[in-house]
Amino acid sequence: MERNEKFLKLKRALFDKCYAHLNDMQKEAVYTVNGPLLILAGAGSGKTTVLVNRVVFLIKYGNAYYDNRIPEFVDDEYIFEMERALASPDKSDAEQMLPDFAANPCPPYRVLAITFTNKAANEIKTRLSSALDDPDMANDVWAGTFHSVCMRILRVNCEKIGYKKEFTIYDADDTKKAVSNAMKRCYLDEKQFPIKTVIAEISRAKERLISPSLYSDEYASDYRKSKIARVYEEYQRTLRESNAMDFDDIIVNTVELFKRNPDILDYYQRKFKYICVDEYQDTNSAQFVLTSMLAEGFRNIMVVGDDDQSIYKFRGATIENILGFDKEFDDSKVIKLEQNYRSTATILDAANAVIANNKGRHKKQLWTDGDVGEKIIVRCLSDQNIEAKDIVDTIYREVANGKRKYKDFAILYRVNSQSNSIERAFAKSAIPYRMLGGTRFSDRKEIRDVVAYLQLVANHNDRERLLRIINEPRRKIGEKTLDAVSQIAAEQNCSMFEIIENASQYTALSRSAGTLEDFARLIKRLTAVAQSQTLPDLFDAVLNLSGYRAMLEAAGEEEKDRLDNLDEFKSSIIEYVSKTDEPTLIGFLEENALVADVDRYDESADAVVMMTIHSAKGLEFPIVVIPGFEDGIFPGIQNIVGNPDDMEEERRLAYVALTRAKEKIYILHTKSRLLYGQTQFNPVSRFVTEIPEKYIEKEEPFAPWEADLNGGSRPKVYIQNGMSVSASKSRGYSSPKSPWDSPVSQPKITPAQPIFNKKEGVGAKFVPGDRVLHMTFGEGEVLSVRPMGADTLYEVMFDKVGIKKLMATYAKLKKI
DNA sequence: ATGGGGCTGCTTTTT
DNA sequence: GCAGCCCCAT
Repeated sequence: MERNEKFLKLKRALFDKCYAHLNDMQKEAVYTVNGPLLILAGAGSGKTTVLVNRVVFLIKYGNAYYDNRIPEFVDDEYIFEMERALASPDKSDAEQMLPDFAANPCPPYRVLAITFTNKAANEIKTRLSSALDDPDMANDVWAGTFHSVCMRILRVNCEKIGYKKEFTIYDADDTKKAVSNAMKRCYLDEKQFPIKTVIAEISRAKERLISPSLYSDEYASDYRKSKIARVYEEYQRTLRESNAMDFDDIIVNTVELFKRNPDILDYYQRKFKYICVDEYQDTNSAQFVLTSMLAEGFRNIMVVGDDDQSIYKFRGATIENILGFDKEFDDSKVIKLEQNYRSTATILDAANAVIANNKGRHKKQLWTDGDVGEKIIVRCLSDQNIEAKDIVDTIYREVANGKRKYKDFAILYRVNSQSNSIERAFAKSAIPYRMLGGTRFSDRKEIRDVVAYLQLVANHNDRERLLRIINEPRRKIGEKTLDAVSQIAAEQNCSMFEIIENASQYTALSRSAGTLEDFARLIKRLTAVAQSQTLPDLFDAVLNLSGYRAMLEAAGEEEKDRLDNLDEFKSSIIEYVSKTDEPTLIGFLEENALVADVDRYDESADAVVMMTIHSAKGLEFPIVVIPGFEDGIFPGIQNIVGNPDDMEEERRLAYVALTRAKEKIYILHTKSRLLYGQTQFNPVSRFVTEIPEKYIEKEEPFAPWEADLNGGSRPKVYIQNGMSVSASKSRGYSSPKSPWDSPVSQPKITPAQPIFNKKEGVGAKFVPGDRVLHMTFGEGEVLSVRPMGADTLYEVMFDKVGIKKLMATYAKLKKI
């Protein structure tokens, strides 16, 4: 007996020794593998580290730490061995013993780790493969976003719920078009029923797993909602007809699949012995139901999250999931991670003070044993342009004196439109910068068009994609013809494509039967190509046989950029083919739909980064600059007049912003601000006043031109106080365009400019004359380098294909 | 059928 | 301030 107890004690001591790089709470989280576990992980508390370590732990050792069984091999000699390993200064002596203690280690393919973003999923995958010695093992773990995990299940099982295997995915834009069409068919006026509201309402219903018929029943007595119910029903019907799903459907249909097929659910319940869910505060109820269903088998579910960082209520996330987890799983264990490894004590204390004003939260207090650090700088500037110049100048000074690199800085703002003035200021300076959240590469028309062709080739029933490209390039297939086709398709209860294929059989289509059938033949021909040739070949076939390339070439110089973009898109296809084991059209389309461009951003580039606070969640930067920290902007006006819950969400957003910073924060606000064509006069944000004075240093702006521009004669034009501005009200009699009403005349020479005289973007990797290699174009010579917006535009003379213009972010050029 | 000019609207957004 | 979209003129 004595020996057994000694063994267990020593075993745990050995684990503790090997996991000494984790704090006690983190270790606890890693060791606790069985049963429901809620980890409340404050910002910067090593959440991902815990998650990865825990997955590795259960793959290597299973329930080793808490298992009380005594292995047969334990004898006095073994105990002696353990004691020696424990005392040894060499940690690897202890590490070598750990595998002996493994208790039901879990095969990697039985672990499911769900995240919200591809970025997070990729990070987990990379860290797993370096932590597990065998890279194959890491690949076997089911690590992915909710959507990618569900897609993996649906691709195998979708026929059970009436979808064909090649179903396609509708993104936000396709959804908008499809809903808009559904509204037309229901005779709903988009003026009375703004499409945004309708889409949000439908999405909200789906997130709560409310089907069109349930929705219709529930709101039968509500005039507006019963109208929306009709649209919802019609939209859902078209999706079915199109053999397509929108993003919400991917989750909803997986739940539906499980509900209707207990055997399939049972299979996955048995398969996934361990389930981990990251960012649990962002889950909606459909996702909650999904994970709960899967976890019912083994009940080994771990969720990690931070209720204080829940900032997605507006898109259906329900904070109740995390607040109520310990009630849903009554035997759950709760672990709080409050030690912060990211920020200075000053930053943490400030953030704690702000978030403490919220009522509905699990109490947490971040702390660090690190430095106090610098105070938070608060500056008041006169307007948004001066504010932007102040940012430029601040960054320039810190970089010039050698202390900082450009990439140490992040500009985090509340609304995207704040980026305009800042981007202008950066563009005039020589500071390299990247902006997240602009127009995405894959949102460009030509890319969407060619993707629509590919989607239609993969799935002939895809109505939205068919409508998008049937007359692109022009084929003289007009709206009336398509209405007729749609009509017949509805009557015959089949897809539009099937009607088009056999157009000559329908008298209503007699006039355009020829062109319609030509189009069907084109798609069928491309389908044959898809079956017999490679994806890049298919891509070329689409552009050539459809006449799309000819159309762009005919337009000449004007559409040159589009052709370049398409070439660029081809290289992303080639990249997909080369990195994927079994590349398929469906696989490519799926990746294209579920993986955003943002994931391709090159993080190593030395450039200042600009983004909204929302997109900064999960990231960290040495220095964070928060412009527009004003009542009216942040918190936004809607949330000041709105209900108190919205204010709490806004405060959480402030908390997220502050806790992104490792070392230093600049808070900026202005006396007047031109936004959405309106001048506002906002007081400093209430969140700033919630930060105790002792953490703040009010500082005069660096900008030496401030006095000149502001001090003198510029008259102030009051429109309304920012607090009560209502953008729509003052329209119509907008003030005349007086010279002083337009943005402060941009001085041609800023103090910054003589200092950095730029021509070639400082962040640029190449200079004219460099030889570069491109995936599709081959070798070439860089002719010019031009900073363009958030990116750099290269003009390259390729040996084989001549001059091309390429964006740095997408072009993946290599120097040779 | 198509393109240009005016009108409107406008948090936050990943998948 | 600006983009996206609707409507009207060609």
